[in-house]
Amino acid sequence: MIKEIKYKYGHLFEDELLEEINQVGTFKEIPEGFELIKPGSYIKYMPLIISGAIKVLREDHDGDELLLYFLEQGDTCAMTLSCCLGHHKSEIKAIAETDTKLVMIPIEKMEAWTTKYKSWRNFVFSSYHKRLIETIETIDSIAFLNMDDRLLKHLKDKTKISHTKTINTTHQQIAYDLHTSRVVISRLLKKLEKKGVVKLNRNNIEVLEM
Amino acid sequence: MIKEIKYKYGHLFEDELLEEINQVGTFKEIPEGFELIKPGSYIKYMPLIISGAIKVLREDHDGDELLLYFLEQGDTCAMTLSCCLGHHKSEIKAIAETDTKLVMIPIEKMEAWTTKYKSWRNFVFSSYHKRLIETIETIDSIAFLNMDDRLLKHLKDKTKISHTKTINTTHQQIAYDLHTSRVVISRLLKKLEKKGVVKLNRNNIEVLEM
DNA sequence: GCAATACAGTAACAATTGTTACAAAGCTTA
DNA sequence: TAAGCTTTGTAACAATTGTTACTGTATTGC
Repeated sequence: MIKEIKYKYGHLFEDELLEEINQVGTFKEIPEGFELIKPGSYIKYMPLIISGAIKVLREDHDGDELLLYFLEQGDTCAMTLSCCLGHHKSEIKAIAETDTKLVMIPIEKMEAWTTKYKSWRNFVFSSYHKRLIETIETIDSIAFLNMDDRLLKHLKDKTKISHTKTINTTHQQIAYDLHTSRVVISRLLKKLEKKGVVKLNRNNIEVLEM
Repeated sequence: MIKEIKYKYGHLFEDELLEEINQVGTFKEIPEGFELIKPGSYIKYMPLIISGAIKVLREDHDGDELLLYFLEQGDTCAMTLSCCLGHHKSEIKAIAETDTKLVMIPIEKMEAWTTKYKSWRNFVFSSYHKRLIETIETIDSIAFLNMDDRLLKHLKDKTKISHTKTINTTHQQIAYDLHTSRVVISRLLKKLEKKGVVKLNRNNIEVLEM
C-alpha cells in the first residue's frame, strides 16, 4: 500500500505521516456503483482516494436526490470530516462512479494528526475549501442555468471524470443526478443529438463536441 | 473592544488568543446595507462577528445574484478563510443585513494562530463545517422546493436573523435574493396574505404564522 | 425462440415560473 | 400641492419543466 500512497500523496505529506497512514489505514478496492456512504449512517472512517472517482449526492426526506460533486484522486470527503468532528449522522450519499482505490483512515486519527502535522492541517483546510467551492458551483448550475445547459455541463463533467468521451449510463440515471424526470432528459438529449453535440446509443452517450 | 470579544468569544478562545485578537484586530461598526465584500476584490481581513448579521450572496457573470446564507454573532466567513489561504479573489458578495459590530483580523495571523491555538483551529474547522452545511441547505431549497416554499422559508429566515416578525424590505429585494422576478414574488406574497400567513404593507412584511 | 424486463422516443397536456405592460397608490421634494 | 419617483397589484401571455401514457426496440433469462 505504501507505494501507492507515496505516489499519490507523497508531495503533500511528510514521510512520518505517510508511514502513519500506512500503519493505520486500510486499503480498499471499490467496484463501480458501490454505495460507500448512506444518508443517516454514522461514519467511522475517512477515505483518501488513490484512483477512480466517487459521486457525492444529497438526498432529501422523500428520497429525491441531487448530485453535489465528484471526488477524485488526492481528494477526501469534507462532509465526512464534518461528520467525524461533530459526530453527526451523514447527510449525504456517496457512490463509486468508477472502480476506485482508496485508503480508509479511522477518524480517531483526525484530531491527533491535525495537531501534529502541518501538512495534514493544510490538506484538511484545502479539502474544505475545494468542497465549498464545488458546492457553490453546483448552486450556480441549479440557480443560473436552464436544464439543457445543466445537462451539457453534467455530460462534460462525466467525461472529465471517467477520462473518456463515451458515457455509460441511462437517461433515468442522469435524471436522478440532476433531479428531474427521465422524459425531460430524453427530450433534451435528443435536441443535443440534433445539434450534433452528442450521439445517443442504448446505455451509452458519446460526447462529440467539447 | 476586549470586553465585547470576551463576552462573545470567551467561551471559545483562551485568554492568550483573546489578547492577541485585541492587539491586532480592528473593531468596526457597520451600518445596514453596507457592502463588506465585492466579488472580484481581494480580501485582506477576516471578520469575527460580534453582533448583527451579514448576508452572503453568490453573483454570476451577468450580475445575477442568489442568497447563500446569513452570518451571525460567533460566525466568521469561511469563504474569506478560503480566499485568504489560497490568495484567491472573492467569489462572493457580503452585505450587512442589520447594523453589525465586528472585529477585522489581518489574514497574516491566520496561519500562525492555526498552528499555535487549538481553539482557533477548532473554530476554523467548525466555521467551514457550518458554511458547508448551510450551503447544502441552500441547495436543498433551490433543488427540492418550489418558489412559494422558498419564499416562505426566506421570510422565516429573515425574521429569525433580525429578531422581529416585521421584515423591512421590498418585493424587488426579495426577488434578487431568491433570483427570480419581482412580479413572481408579489404574486406569491399575495397568495400568502390570502392564506393569512403574512400581512403586506409598503416596504414591510409582517409574518403572522410561524 | 419466447416472455419478461429495461430502455428510449414521442405526443399531449399540466403546472410552474418568467416576461411585458400598465395602472394605482404611497412617498419625497421642490 | 404638483411632479416625479418608488413600490405594489394585476392581467395576459410565453417559456420551461414536469407528468402521464403509450409505443417500439434491445437485452436478459429461461
